[in-house]
Amino acid sequence: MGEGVELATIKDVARLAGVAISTASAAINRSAPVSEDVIAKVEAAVREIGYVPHGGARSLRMGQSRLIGLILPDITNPHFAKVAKVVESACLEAGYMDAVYSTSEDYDRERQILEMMRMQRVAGLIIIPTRSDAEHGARLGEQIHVPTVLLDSFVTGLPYDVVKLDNVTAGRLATEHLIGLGHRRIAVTTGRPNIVTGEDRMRGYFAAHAAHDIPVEQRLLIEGRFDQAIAHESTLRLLSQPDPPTAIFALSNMMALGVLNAVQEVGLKVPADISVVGIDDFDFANIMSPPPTVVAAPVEQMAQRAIDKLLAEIRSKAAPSGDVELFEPRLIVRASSSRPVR
Amino acid sequence: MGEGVELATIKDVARLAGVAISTASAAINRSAPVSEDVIAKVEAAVREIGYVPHGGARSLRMGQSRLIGLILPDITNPHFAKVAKVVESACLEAGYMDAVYSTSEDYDRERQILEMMRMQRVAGLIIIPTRSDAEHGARLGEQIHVPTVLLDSFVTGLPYDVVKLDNVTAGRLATEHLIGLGHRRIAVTTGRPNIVTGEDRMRGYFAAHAAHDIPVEQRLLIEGRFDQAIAHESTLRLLSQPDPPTAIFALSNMMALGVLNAVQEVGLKVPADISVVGIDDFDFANIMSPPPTVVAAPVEQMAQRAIDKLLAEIRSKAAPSGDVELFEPRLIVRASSSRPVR
DNA sequence: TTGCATACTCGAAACGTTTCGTATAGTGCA
DNA sequence: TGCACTATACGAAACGTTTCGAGTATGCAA
Repeated sequence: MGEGVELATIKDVARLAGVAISTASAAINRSAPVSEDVIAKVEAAVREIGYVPHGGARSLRMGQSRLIGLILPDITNPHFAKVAKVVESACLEAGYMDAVYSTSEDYDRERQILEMMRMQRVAGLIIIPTRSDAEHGARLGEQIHVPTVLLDSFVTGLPYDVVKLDNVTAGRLATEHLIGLGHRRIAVTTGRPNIVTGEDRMRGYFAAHAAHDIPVEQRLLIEGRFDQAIAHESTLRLLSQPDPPTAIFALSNMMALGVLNAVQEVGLKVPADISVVGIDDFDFANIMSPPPTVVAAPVEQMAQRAIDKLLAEIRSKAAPSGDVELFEPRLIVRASSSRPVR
Repeated sequence: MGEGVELATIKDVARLAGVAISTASAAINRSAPVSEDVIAKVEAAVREIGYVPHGGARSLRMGQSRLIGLILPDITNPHFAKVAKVVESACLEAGYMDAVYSTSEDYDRERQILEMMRMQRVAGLIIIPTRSDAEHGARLGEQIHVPTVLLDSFVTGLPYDVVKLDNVTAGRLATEHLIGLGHRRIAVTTGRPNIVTGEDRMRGYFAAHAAHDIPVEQRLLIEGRFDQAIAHESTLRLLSQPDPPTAIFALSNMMALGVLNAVQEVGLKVPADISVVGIDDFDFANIMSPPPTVVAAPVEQMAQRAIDKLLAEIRSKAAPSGDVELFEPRLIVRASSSRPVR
């Protein structure tokens, strides 16, 4: 319980068990043939003195640590928190630890995080990128020297495996649902430039319009940046102008919250006055007012797939295949969308 | 960008700068007097080959790593996600990394996490405990050998500093608010046994009743365990019985969600039919139906205080003072509470 | 009895740092 | 000029592992 107590080393284990250090190591790791009774003695010694291997020494000798880095935009976004939880469980199960970091879309911070990951000699990385362009990819690639999987988005020029939602379909599903209800003026809160997740969802939005011969009005494409506050603000601005939309499609969960807030603030009723559809479900959807119609993504499954791929790549020491694995979104119709009044 | 590329070592830096390894180390860490031009040469070399120190080697030599462990019940609970974010920022600023782990109240898992923390020779620990009793404290204490701060709760028999909410006051505030509105039959979703956070909030609940000479009915103390699903279920059960309460006090944010769900499921209107008050605010409170009355805790400030204390303790190498620092809760009245109809 | 494979076990080196005692060059003073 | 001192640079040891070549019994076949 005291501070700074020196922990037992494998040397202590070896001495207590009456064997050589190398034998103790072999017994503990089952990395070489060791007789049954030596194993027993070593294990007894380990328990008796509470030996825990020194991760640093191990990583020094072996060239990599049993640490996996998870870099995401913001841990307080429930979507990413779920990812963190899944990754953590999988890591623990596989005998790894994970270090989770939020970039907050700050590139300096991202650099700093990557540097610490390198300092810890992490065995692998899962990255949910905040930009998809080649320039950023090049910067990223320079700093990464370990197996990596990209989650939720991809980055041009990076050879890593990708696990993500079929975002075009997600955008199309949401938009077609609204069109199907009779909406013709559908606003959308856009993502951030240079991030393909938003661009793909927009592609779906455009495709749905095209398929139904509905022209897209430029003024209805409002700024969102995947940010609740920004979506909130641009929604307010949009609604204060003449000829407002009959529906708003929020490209992400946080933006949906911003939109719903704004709509309610100006006194409009959802869905009576205006319909709202988001991407990504909420755990607390049924106590929202109103429960929102969303296009849901199988977050946990995607995260599980990402960590599985990463662990496999680490273990096989194989080069990444560069595969892009797409997961299918699913439309969940609730009370925030209905036929337009006008 | 390739896999398994050998990273540059301080030896490479030294060679390139034309100095001894020890000099390079001193220059990089400013740990001994080094002439200006040597520093310049070393720094140039560091940049040129992109040298990043080997954390493992460092921790081996120095006896501890620049890693801080954060152990909490569940990262997908927004309350804890906020803690994680604050701790992460503070760590990064101080040149540390942090490793976040969710115990899910699983003691085996907790043990496993603690063991990994030990393996990594973390410099310090912030723990949000899932039990407060002495037995658990003893188990915990045995496994902890580094500076530690307890957040949100405390554990009997552990000498560490504690940062937490004034939970008795929180419980009292919520209850008195309801009593002040005229409620006399106030149900409460209890916490878990052996966890003092819940017990303290209950103490506040009892104190408020006593202060107003209102008897507490045993049947209104329903099981909650800080769990959304359990609170949901016991609320359903409670509401199916005769003479239901006119208000429900949920001892935590997750339980409030469970209660609200249940109440809505049986077709009751909040607050017309029944009032609901929770502890801990929601970011999306104003799009909930109805916006809930809550007793809010200054989560971020508390987390900041905890990590500040921990870093100070690590740096000073002082023994923990064992101080308990209390933060004051604040009642936020919204639409989920009103005068009772009966 | 000898030789040889088998099954373990051992000792030493190496991983990349930091630290500490020692060496060297430069400086001021007598 | 010589001496003591300061400022800086160096070399080697140590931290706790894993790995690998070498060593030692044991059992079995010849």
